[in-house]
Amino acid sequence: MGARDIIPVKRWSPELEEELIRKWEEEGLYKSEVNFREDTKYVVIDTPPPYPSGKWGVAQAGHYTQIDMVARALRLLGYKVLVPFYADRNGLPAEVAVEKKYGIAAHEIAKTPEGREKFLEMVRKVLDEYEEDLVRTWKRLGCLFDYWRDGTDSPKYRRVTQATFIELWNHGLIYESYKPVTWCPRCRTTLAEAEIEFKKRKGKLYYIKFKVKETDEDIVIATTRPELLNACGAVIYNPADERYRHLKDKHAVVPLYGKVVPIMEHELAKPEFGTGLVMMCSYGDTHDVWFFREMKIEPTIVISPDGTMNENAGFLKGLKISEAREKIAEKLLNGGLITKVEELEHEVPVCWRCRTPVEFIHMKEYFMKQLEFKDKLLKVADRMIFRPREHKIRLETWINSLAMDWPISRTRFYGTELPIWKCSRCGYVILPEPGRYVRPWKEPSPVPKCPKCGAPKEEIIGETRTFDTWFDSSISVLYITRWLNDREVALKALERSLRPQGYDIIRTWLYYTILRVWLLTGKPPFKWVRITGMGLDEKGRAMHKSLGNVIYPMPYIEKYGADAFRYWAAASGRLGSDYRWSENLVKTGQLFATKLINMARFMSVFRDYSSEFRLREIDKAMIKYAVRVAKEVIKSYEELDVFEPIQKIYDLAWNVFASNYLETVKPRAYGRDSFSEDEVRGAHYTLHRVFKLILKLLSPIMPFVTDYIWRRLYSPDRSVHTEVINEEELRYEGGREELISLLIRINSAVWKFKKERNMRLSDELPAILYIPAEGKGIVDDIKVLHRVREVIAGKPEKWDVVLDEGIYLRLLSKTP
RNA sequence: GGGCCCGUCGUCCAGCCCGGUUAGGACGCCGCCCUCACACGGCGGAGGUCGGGGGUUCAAAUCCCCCCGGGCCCA
Repeated sequence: MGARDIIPVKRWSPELEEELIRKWEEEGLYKSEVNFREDTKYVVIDTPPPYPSGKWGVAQAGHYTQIDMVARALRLLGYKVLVPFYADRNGLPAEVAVEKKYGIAAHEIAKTPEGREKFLEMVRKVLDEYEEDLVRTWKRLGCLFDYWRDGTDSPKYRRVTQATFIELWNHGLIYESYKPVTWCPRCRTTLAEAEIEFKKRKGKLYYIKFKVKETDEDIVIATTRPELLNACGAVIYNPADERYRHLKDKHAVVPLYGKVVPIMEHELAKPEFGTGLVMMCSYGDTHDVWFFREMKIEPTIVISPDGTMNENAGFLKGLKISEAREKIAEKLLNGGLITKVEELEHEVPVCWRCRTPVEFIHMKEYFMKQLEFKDKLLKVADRMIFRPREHKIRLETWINSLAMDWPISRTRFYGTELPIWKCSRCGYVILPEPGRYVRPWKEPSPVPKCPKCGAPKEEIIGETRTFDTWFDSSISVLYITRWLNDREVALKALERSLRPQGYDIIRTWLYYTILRVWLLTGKPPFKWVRITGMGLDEKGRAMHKSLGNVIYPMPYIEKYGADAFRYWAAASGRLGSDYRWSENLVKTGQLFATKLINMARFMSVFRDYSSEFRLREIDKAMIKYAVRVAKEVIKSYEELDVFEPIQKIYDLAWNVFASNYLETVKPRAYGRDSFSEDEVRGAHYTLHRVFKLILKLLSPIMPFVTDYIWRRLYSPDRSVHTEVINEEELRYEGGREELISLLIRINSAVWKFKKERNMRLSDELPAILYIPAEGKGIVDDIKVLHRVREVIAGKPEKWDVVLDEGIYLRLLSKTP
């Protein structure tokens, strides 16, 4: 049988992949094979539930592909692996998308339960469409994920969120409190610290004249927020600032409003900013919040939750914040109360979803305790293995910087509801039994009357708010380990769990998971945390829809194939660093696949390789070399890396095996020259043994081309993806792998010599080739390959040309 | 204001943690070769004072300090 029959193509093309996807589906490769109770060698991958808010760009596609590579690599090493795929369907983005698409406002339409139901249905539909597209993409990329229909918005998931809430509540770890929170006026919801970003914004710094009550002297205070004038609770200056010492214990009169506030010393005031005098308002920023609390000053709230000024702002009432700022500035200016206006650029805290500047207002929210656990959490982090190690510092920095407890309730709709009813008469909080998904906004109270004051059922009101989405996501690992069903088994599964994620959500997903799971179980949530960098465009910029530089994978998959795309995903950068999009690398991936196909075509000529054979030195060296590389690749795989492996496999397969070993043994494999029959078969054996090893090692990264070849060359009905690397193929006694490096050096030297003489590589070279003494075992192989008259191991007494260190040529004719 | 990361052939990416042979690879470029696995290939070549300066050392891309440039995070 000829090569043409077994491998009928000369190039790797994307169409060949589609058929394999169908095969894998038929053969059940997508089904998870892990049995938590019985299995002992398995890994649970806590895949990031993606938020279906549009198509995946190459960044996300690359990340999920890497997760698939890690999963496949672990399977190759003999682990059973659970890699669920389900979507994160809670939270704002889908709501915002629906609001925009239909021109509606959620908080209007959801005023009634019917309206809320209708709104939820619209959100669900949008999410379904997006999700379908994501599934199509990862399937086409060759990911073997176990697709779960029940996303984070399913009763199945939400009941876990609620049950864990109830448990934490019962342990006293959650409390309700009326206090200043960071608030997004656009989304009308409280935000946690993790949901705030800082963005540079241009603003104006107004220098405003105040009067000192006691002395009637004018003082000037610089502020970017004149609209908060009447919320001013104190004026401060730095204790070291001598300019203002005489003001100590006096009072300032707020212009326009006439309010009298104390003047104090405080190091929050920086002498170099503005005039060195600062007005503290409720609330301009976190410092203000902290200041009012510490100094026990009664705050004056001037901004309402909808982002307009309230009655405390006097004549500004009803205006939006920006309008109010302009209006009051104008009024101050007209009254001669502004001495100077400066332009400045400053960092403004904004909502991470919609980029609206956040405000600090008082809200009654549920909070989860976290500040008191900071030290403990740092220790929990130490019990997990970070890949790469450096990124752990981001988590530590974040934990150390936390300044407030976690507000977990949100005034939104598409999310898991807080499982709470409250007695409207006495305020007693009633929680249901855990285990069932409840919706208090439409369900009657779970108890017939208030256990505290006896108020009837009708007066027990269901909570309407939902959780912060991170409250849902942070128990994903408990969802996939089925913690609610069997705690004992789930606890064991946590010891075998892997979290793959980007460094951008360390402060959210990873941090909150550690907090929640540790509080619930007393254990770290993961054995390994695998942190990836960000996918960037070819210029090195992050890809954003708003920037218009998002690159979508499908056109490239159709052009070069999924294996080529996966090659890029593995080879584009070290684990943990940012990875750039590069069509070139994708192209290289396809070339590599094509190379493998052609190696397979060559190999397919020698199909009988298992019978009686004898290995020559060069064969043994090749096997030894390949086994060493294989061990290194396996070590990297065990460390959850795919970058090192792809580099090493590529080099082994192409530069060493194909370009040098294969070329060297080609004459022998074809049975030419004076090699014995069993030595011919020895070449066949070695070719296949090494090639099989290469295919297996590469199968996690390039699953299509490797399986295609595997089936055609070795086993038509059994995928390479059911194979495990076994001990025997990694064991090899004897064989000196240095011979391979020597061979490469000799080949290169002779080829170069022939090239310089304008000879064909296949031309006879009438000369004696001297090679270093350690190359004794490969003289015959080299003689046949380069068609020299003779090869001698050892330094000659006379020579004509030095080709390289220890490599000499004695020419036997003058011709060339 | 504090912290972290990065700056290496034209381009992109390794090497740096654990100093030591002519600093690797991919893409691109140049030259030769359609040799019976592969021209989406083979072989060869050009191309780098490793951002700049200083220090440690027998020896630094690699360790230390400063500066410049780019990015990220936190106040």
